[in-house]
Amino acid sequence: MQERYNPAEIEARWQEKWAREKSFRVHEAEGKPKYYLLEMFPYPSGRIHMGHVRNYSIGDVVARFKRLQGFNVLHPMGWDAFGMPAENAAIQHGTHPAVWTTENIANMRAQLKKMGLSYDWDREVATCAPDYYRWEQLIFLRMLEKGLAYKKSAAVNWCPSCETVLANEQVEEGCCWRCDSTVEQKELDQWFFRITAYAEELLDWTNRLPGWPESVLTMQRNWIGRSQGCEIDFAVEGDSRAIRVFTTRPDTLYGATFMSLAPEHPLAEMLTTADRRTEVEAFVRRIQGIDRLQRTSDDLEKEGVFTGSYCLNPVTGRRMPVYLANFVLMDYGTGAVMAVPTHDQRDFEFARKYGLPLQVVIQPPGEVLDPATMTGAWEEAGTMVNSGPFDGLDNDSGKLRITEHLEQLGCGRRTVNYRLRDWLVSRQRYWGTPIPVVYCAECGTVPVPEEQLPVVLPTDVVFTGEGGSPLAKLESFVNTSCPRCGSPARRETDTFDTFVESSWYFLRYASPQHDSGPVERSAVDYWLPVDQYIGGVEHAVMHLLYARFWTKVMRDIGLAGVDEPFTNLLTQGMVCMETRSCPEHGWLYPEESQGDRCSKCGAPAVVGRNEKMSKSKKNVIDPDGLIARYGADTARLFTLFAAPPEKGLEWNDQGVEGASRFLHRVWRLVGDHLELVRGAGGIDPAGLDESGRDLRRQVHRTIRKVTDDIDGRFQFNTAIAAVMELVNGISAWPDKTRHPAVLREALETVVRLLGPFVPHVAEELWRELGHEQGLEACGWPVCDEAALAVSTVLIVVQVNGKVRGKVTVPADADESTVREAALGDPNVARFLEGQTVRKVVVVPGRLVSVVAG
RNA sequence: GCCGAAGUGGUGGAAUGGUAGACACGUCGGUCUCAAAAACCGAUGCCCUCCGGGCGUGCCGGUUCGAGUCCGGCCUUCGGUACCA
Repeated sequence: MQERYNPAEIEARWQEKWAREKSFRVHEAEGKPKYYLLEMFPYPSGRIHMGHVRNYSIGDVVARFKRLQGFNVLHPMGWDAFGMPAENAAIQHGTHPAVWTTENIANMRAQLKKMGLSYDWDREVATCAPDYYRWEQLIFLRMLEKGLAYKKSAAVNWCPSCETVLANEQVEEGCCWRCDSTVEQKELDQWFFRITAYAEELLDWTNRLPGWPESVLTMQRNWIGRSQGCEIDFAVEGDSRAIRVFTTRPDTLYGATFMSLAPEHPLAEMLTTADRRTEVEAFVRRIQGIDRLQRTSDDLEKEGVFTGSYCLNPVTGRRMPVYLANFVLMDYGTGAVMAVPTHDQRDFEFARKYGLPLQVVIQPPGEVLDPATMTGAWEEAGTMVNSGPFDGLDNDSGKLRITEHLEQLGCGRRTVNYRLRDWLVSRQRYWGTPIPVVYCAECGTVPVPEEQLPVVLPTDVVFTGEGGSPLAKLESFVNTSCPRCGSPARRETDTFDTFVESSWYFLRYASPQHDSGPVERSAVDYWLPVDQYIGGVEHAVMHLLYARFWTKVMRDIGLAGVDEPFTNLLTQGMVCMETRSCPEHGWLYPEESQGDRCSKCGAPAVVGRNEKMSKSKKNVIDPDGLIARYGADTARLFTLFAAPPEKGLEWNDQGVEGASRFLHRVWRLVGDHLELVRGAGGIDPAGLDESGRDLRRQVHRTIRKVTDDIDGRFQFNTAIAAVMELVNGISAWPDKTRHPAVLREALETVVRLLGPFVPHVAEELWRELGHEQGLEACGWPVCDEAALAVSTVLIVVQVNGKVRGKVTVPADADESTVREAALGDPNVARFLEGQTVRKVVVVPGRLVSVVAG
């Protein structure tokens, strides 16, 4: 055995062995329970970052642990390979996206292999490969048949920088999720997936995913935004048309005194009278000129314009002036709102501004609202007034009663409204899955027939960076013939949102080479659902909602038998580091600010707060450099030890040193005792003295602790801490030569418990300890309950809630013995002097609490 | 505003309602060395009259023999979301 721990040599050797022997390859196996462990696959940007290191280290611990526990573990890896950066690289550096992506994948695969992750590399998929996306095109055709995919013209989010449209989920605070440009609105003809058809089911299942973090479920529930209410039709005065509104407050109908429409509402123009036209048009133009971010900001003043028309309140007959209002959104509800200024704050402000009438219809308990003196709307519960036959009802029952009344009148009905919009999947980009349809002058929109799939993304395109998809300019791709009538036709040149590929890759992993369909049903039935999914919380709504939807679609077209894709979800925290900047040279990389000074000018570096590692702020650590310097095991150990997985991880160079030091210590501890331990026989528990039993007890306590911490709790930091304690305990144990068998068990346990965390060094030490077969052959260590037995226990004694003494008693001492021992402790007795003992609580094996006074 | 999570030493973080601060980092002291690094040993919440005692888990109350943990009310930070009718 080498005297010094040399990670580079050890790691290369084991990685080579794992690759050569395909150690982590799996098949559907009878007789062994399956476990599907998945980490979110990366975008092949070129290099892995610390977020990947953390994500995949966490996953690998679980994979290796479950394997040791006897599960048949599916642990795959692949590439989310379509996307914009590839296209940008082509524009900027002239490298073709396919070449760029392939090279990046090769680089990153090599990096991941250097981390010693236990993937079944035979299942690797890249979503840009035709034999992946062809099945996506097929599923799209099925969705088209079922009406789950459709094309419509709509106002959509347009990112001017990415030159493509975005789904609602992909707009964050009015900006593009990817590049942060301000998103504009454009009216375009686009493809959508009917995710709203699954809104109710997606929502319903959020209550049946106990293995998901509550925060993620809440975010999804809010995003779906179900709201129960009622649609009401308001007849337009002197017109056959009606304005339909959605409201959750039908109980306030008698108080509706005017109507507000979105400026984009289809009826807006028709309802504008000649004398109002100039003003209305100016208003609409002005509002549409404001970008979405400002328009939906809270402090935008409520503004509107009168159209000149009136509609009629169906229950009061009141003439309600129809306004256009800047705060009414066309894409929620029906784009029209019945305004009840007394019971809705926005309507209140609007009414005050334009001098519109107020009518109180809900009285709060013990108070009388007066429209003349109200300073705000009353939006809470109360008793109905001025509401004809409904007076005196509590407003909650009023909701139902008025809805029923409207249903009888034929001008209203119960409805459920969702905030969730259909998923806009068209992208005006090249590097994505071609949408397999053809436009024919005769036949209209024609799906590409199944047998003609895949529609292969052509490679001979020209990247100018000057707007528009390069695909649309490629005549050889665009010009085709209609599959139905044979006449000349044009291909769809939009490609899919790349979230489509990531919505089903976990299903493809079950049978990645299957070539007669998207998935092999028997393989999906065996492996799915994913038992544990691990990834960043930033995907809480987008990816995780799309993946749930797509899984249900695949179920409904017979490709999968599960309702939900992911049984358990772990969302890991971000990797953070403090930023450093120079007043002169801006953000500094860690190596540019050594000694707390800017390496360029020597000015003191300004230390900023801890933030998510990002290239733009240069607060990044390069995993390659870390691995080259310390080895993969140290990198893994530090990221697992520094914080529990779901919390943010604060980077700390000295912490890395500490992790490395620990591995060196373990190496030495084993190496120093190899001779002693190699000749050791089995343990005879009965023949051990107290010291031997003590170490064995610690060994088996550690087994129990580490097992509990990994299994389900994912408390890797405390699991590692427990092993560190054991290592400290072994180092300090004075009887190594007297009990070599106990020492052997202790050292072997350390190595076995470390296996999932630092697999290379663990396997190496295991071999040094004389084992021909790897760690997996003997499984996960089992806690020997008998070894945990203690003869005496330390009892804490409290007097009036404060610790006043500690006594040691036999483990099997009865309550009165413990009580007497506690009261007999000199220091305890001191505090009881002159006091009456009123109560004594004895917690067996733990403490005695004395109440005196 | 609403929803969610979290506030514990110099730092990262531990604690089924039962000795608060495990483990690690850092710092200080020591051993070894010509010296340094590495390694090892010891100390390390604050305070005092220091075999002992007082105070300490964001703030204020409560439940309990006993609260970092449970309950009520605040404050702060982070994340999500928002004219959603």
